[in-house]
Amino acid sequence: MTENTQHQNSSVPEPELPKTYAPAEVEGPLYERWVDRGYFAADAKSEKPPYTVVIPPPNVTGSLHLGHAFEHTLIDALTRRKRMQGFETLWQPGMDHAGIATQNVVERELAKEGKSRHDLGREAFVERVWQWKNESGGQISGQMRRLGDGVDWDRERFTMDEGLSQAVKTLFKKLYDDELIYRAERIINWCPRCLTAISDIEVEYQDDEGELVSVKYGEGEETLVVATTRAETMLGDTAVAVHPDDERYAHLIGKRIKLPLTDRSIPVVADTHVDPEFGTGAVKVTPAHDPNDFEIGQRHDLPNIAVMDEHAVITAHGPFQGLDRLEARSAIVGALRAEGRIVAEKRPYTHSVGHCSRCKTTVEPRLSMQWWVKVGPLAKAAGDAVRDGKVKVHPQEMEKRYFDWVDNLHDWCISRQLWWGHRIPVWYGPNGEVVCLGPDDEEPTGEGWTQDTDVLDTWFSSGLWPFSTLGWPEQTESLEKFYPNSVLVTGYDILFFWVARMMMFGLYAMDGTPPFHTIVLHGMVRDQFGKKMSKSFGNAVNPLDWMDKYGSDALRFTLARGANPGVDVPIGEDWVQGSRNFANKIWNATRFALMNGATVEGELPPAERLSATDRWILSRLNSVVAEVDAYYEDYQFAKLSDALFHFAWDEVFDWYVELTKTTFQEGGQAAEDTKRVLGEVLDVTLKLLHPVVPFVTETLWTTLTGNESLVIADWPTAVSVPGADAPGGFRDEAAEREIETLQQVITEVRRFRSDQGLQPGQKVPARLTLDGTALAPHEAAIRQLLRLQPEGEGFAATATLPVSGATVALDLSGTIDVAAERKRLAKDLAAAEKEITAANAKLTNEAFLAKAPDQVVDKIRGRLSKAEADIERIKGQLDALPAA
RNA sequence: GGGCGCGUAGCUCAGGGGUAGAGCGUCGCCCUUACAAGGCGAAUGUCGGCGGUUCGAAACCGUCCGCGCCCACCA
Repeated sequence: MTENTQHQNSSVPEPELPKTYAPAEVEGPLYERWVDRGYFAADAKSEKPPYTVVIPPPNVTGSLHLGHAFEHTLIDALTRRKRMQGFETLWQPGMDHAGIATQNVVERELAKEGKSRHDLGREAFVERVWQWKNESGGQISGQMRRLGDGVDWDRERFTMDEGLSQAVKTLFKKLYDDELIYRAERIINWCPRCLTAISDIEVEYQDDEGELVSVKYGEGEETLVVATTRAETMLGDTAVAVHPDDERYAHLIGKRIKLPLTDRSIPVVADTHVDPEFGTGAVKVTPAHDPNDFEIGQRHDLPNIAVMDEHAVITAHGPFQGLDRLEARSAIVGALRAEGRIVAEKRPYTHSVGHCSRCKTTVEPRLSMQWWVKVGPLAKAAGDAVRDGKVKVHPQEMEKRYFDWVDNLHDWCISRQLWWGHRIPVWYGPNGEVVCLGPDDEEPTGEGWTQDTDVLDTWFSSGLWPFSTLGWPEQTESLEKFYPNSVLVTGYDILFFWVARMMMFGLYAMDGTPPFHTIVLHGMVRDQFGKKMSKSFGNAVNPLDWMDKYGSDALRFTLARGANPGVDVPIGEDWVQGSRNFANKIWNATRFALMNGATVEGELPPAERLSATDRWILSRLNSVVAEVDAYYEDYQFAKLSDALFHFAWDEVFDWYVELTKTTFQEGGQAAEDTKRVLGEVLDVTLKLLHPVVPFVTETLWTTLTGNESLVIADWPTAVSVPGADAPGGFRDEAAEREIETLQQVITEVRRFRSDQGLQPGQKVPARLTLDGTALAPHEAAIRQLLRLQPEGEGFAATATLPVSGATVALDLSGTIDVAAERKRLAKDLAAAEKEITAANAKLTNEAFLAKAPDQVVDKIRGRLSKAEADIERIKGQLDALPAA
């Protein structure tokens, strides 16, 4: 039996809502209802303006983590609000086949069975990966449903499904025909574990401790010393390079010297790439195993001698054959030492070494034939679109990173020696023919024709995502209606991998129309101490765990509340619990309202009949509506969540609800009016909260209003009150000030009560002198909130608090701790006097008066008069205290 | 080597020329008929150091110290 049913069993008549909010029971069925009713389905034929967001497709490597939950919360909030605002909203779901990542995962699974992919063969292996994809994909969509993602499931796509594969072929062919795709032998980054080429950005550099050894090359008089950290590659050296102006070596340039451990001799070439200051000023050149050396080799027409195979094992003949690169390094240094060629001791040397971003293996530069995208024109357009303001980047600081990248881009190696992915649509014929096939072309069947065995970089298909998901290359209605995307929400970590590629492909394929208007880059989710979340560190959290425990709304609200633009988001379980408490607070406040007859029926009461309390809350409500809208337009999720949190909890659920209790007790027209106002305030507040916390608000709002669903309700605009029409909606600054004063009075007396050790519930006789003050109408509320009884026969004013012109006299029946109160009042008095001194110092400072803006001067004057009033009040309180 | 950013309450972070803020945590009192997943009250910071600009600096500038991230063909 749950806690809720226990509460329901109590004898007090309960409203239809249980006492405690139980998210787990509510959320699942609600979501399915939303989907069944088609709320999230986007209609390409709609007359409404479109609002489109594609999901950054999660990799089908496993399940979603908190980072996805974060991203989805932001996108869902944006799209839910736009849907409520009357846009034809498409949040397009889907997943990414994630070539190398997924292949690695499945290979690891196979390894557990003691098999490799080669045991299965290409076809069976790919079949196996599809199986994995189906399982993983199911998990992911289950998590998205649990989160409440308002996606159009009928449009779910996968980067390897039929349509998207056609899009990939189409784009490849177009690029090929435009000579923006070519095949070339170059030095690429090779992962000897994944056994594939990877692109530049798939290499992660980190500082590794290496050793710099100095080796004497040549014989007799014709020797020089080179410094290297990679002695094992010397077997493939085809030159030594020195700077052309380096006099030390001038006599050797053009000569050949003996390469140690081999029977080859190699030339000494002059190349400006060499830094004479570094090491000995002479560099060994291994064109087949180093990108710089390769370029030197090109300039000097040097041969390329590869000495390692795809596993980074030495293939050169001799004693080193079969050693891997590290074994070979020490073996070769040992051999060189034996020959007396190590002229300086090994010296520790920290240098930056590239690692495979997927498996962390040290990358081996390797000469090989690969497919490339010529990025020059594409990157130029991608940069210009942002420079011209056609695409906005949020936060704007990230633009610089974007420009730095697209402006300095090297050609993109797109071929991968993998099995899982889009196979390169190029066929080779028996007589050296090379044919690139378009999507509708027949595959050649003749003798000797074979398709390229490589697949495309997974980011190639991701780059098409904003339009391939809409049916491109077909000119579909959806493409017409929903391209370009309104906004792209994604992490700054894939700005280059994905965002820049979408920009390049989108502009290229869609005739210069960028794929989205705005790029919103969010941070990474971290743990509550700001540490990166990772499975190996043990601080990774499955979002489902917290959703089960606290509800999806709680998780979503916590994430949204942490979403400051572009910065990382720490999250801890305590914080989710806090958000759960907020959801429960919303629940109970609405429950209170329902028990007291709050309603949304009929017009709001006319302004002249409304109490100051009602006018205050409506005025505040309208400020918050405006504030939340402004924050949404600026993608300030943390700000809007915080504003809603404080408005809802502090102002509505706390002050306003407490104040309505007196009104409801008294009944009459005032109570009827307040029921309507309370209903209105809740109606709007629940709507404002809905995009971030959709479930609890849906449950409460449908109960409150009897309407079908918040998902399709209208987004609130400023509330108007009959008889007080104003352009920006109803505002009442006088009422706001009046209630502020009321709050100050109540807080002051509460503090006094607390200081005096009076228990919160203890009734105290009191005389209130409120005549002629703005607080006069609030006497009943003041008495109720402060537990003040009417004065009795023997009333003695033992403590008097003159606040804002009113007087509250409490009969503390001689129990007052006079010494403590004097002490506290003395402290307050000192503070007020200090304030007066400070303010006077300013107001007599001519430089200040001359230069400070009027607003500031007025503020200081206000502060001065408040301090003066405080002193009067405090003196009054001191005088009213009985003698010790 | 280049670029960007950050150091504010015990923790995580907002703020940003005019009296220091939030959430969580801490302390005290309370089951006050929506909510103890709650209410009320309280405490807590020379806003990293040092200079400068200014009537006024936590905020702007310089510099130093400490962190983080991104980029780069440092043999």
